[in-house]
Amino acid sequence: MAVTLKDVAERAGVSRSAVSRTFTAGASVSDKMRRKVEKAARDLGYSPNALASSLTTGRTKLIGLVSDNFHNPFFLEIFDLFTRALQDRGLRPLLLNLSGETNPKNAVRMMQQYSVDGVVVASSTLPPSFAQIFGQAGIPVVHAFGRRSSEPQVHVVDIDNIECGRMAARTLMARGYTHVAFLGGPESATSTQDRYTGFVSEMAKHPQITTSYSFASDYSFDAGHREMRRLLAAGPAQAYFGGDDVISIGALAAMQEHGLRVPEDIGIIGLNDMAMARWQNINLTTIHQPIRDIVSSSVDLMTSLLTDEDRHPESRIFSCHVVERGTLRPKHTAQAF
Amino acid sequence: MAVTLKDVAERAGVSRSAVSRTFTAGASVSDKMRRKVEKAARDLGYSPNALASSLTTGRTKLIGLVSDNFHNPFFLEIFDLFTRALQDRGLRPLLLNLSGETNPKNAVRMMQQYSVDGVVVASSTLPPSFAQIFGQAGIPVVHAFGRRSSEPQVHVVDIDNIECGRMAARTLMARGYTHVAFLGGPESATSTQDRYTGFVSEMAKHPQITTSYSFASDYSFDAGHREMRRLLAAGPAQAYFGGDDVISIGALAAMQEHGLRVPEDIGIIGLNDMAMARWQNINLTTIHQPIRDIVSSSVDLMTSLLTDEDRHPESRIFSCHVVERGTLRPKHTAQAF
DNA sequence: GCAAATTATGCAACCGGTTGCAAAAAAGGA
DNA sequence: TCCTTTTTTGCAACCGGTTGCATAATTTGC
Repeated sequence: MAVTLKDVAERAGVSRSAVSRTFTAGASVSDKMRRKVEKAARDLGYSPNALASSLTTGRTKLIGLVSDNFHNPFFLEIFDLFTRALQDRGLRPLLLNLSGETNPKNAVRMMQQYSVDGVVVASSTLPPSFAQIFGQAGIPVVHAFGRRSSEPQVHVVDIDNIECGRMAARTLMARGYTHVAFLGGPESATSTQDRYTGFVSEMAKHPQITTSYSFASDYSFDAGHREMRRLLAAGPAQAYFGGDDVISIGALAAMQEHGLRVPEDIGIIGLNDMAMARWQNINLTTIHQPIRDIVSSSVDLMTSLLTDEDRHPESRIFSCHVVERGTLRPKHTAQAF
Repeated sequence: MAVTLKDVAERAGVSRSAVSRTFTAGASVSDKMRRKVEKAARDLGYSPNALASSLTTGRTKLIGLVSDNFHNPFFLEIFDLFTRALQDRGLRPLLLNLSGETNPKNAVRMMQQYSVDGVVVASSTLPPSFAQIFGQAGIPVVHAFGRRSSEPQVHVVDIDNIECGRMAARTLMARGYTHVAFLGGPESATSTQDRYTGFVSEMAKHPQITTSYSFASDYSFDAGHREMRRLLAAGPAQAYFGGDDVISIGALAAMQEHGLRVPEDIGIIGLNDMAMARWQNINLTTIHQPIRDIVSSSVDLMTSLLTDEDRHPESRIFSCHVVERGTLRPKHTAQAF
């Protein structure tokens, strides 16, 4: 069925090594030889078996793409970018969906069995320890949307979540709100924790402003909706910092159902700036994450790791900015309250 | 670095074949031997190299998952289901994102280089010829969300798009609308064509009802929004059958911006029943696609193909049903018009 | 208890490539 | 032109497994 190197060698009347060499960049082959081999290969429709070659070269060009965020539309954008970035560099993404089980040992074994060259963990909810396990198993790993650390065990590419928390706090205050609140994602996620820390630290400077805190059970519409309903029943704040866009959209829906006008009666700012935030019927004011940069930087980092085995763990942190849309009242009306 | 079969063999003091055998199901090994080998393997942390074994067995357990729908949130649900279904059966999804280029030859070569056992094309927009090319290259292929054919070249799992078109038409008529319209997806997609065919065929039975047709440029919010704005300016119908949910949501946004109340002033029915259709601020009446069944059936079919090489091409068609939500006026108010 | 039948094990070849090494061919120098 | 240097080429071993076959060890039957 499949045509092999041997077939090409026979047809071209040369040795197998000669064929192998014409297909490996930088090998020593004369032009005459190369032409002969290429013709034979073309005639037979040969293309080298990447897996067989990996056996000797030790490189499969397979990259594990592992995530557990398969319910947040934001991550479709991320998967799109990752798969394309990897493909553009001649790497192939081997997808690992961790939604069901979360036994890291298992995940590592799967990746080992397929001798992936590296793993990119794309998740804001998997714990840092998860990425580390790959590293301990000797697999190069970069954790995109992971938490940076002063003692990094693993390469991390992320936004500055603490600064985002502060930025959200400052933004709400600049709008003149006097009772604001943090409506975070799951408390177990480092992204939630850091955004919380930043938000708290900024609000601490302004004791005259009432602040409250709560958390949605996960990064999803339903969790945001549910939590906001609870808050509305209990007596809501004037404006919220939502855990992420999808939580914020859930919260927004709850506000509207409750008969509140946004941004007149109540406001919210999200985080991510996913495509959907721009949709005219959502029009969410939010903090933009530069995912193109995060992804391309992650993949660049990964390619460096492939050549430069034990590089010192590095954190690449990108900054974010507020995107003004329609869910927070404008600055100049601040005095109206 | 990596511990190999040879290492285990040496530590256990047995031959390499013995080790190989204890790790291949159904091979002949005594209990004593198995225990000895398993201990050694455990001590060393050995796990067999799937790629090396594929060289002799001819099976990689790698399945190419190819799609070009990386901008429609509906497909995140599909990728989630596919990756899990494959994983559950011991298969690994090798993702191929065709959003950029669409050269089938290239796609085939990529899959061949990694000797995937099969390919599942998960796309409602790639042409049938695309899936066929894999088949011609000798790779088992199932096209999920592809078009069924009376002369199938390739295994297909899908819904009955023609019947869905009819169902939408019947649903709109049952609501008493007298001017209805089809707001399809991209005309080049077979899914659009079939839904159109069904819609037309049903409406043809009711010449007294005014019917019009148009198409969005792709399955996206923006395309739906843009097309609906155009229609609103030109004078809209009373109710629409949207190309899919995301197009419908775009159209819905345009309607609301135009100051129309849904479903009082204008109605729309989508297709897919993606998670978002249930969101309270969207609440889209739509036709439900049984994606869990489609996916698990696709994967089942694929696993059969792996053992039973040249099976006759088969089409598995699932039926859909209408999910009543808030974007179509209820049946009993039909007389009000 | 012994021969025959059955099951376990190891040897060696193979899967589809790559690569160090030595021999052959081509190029360069005088 | 002949010798030295450089480039090409093929041989053979190897990557990490699997598997047919022959032999060794067990089990079974009587």
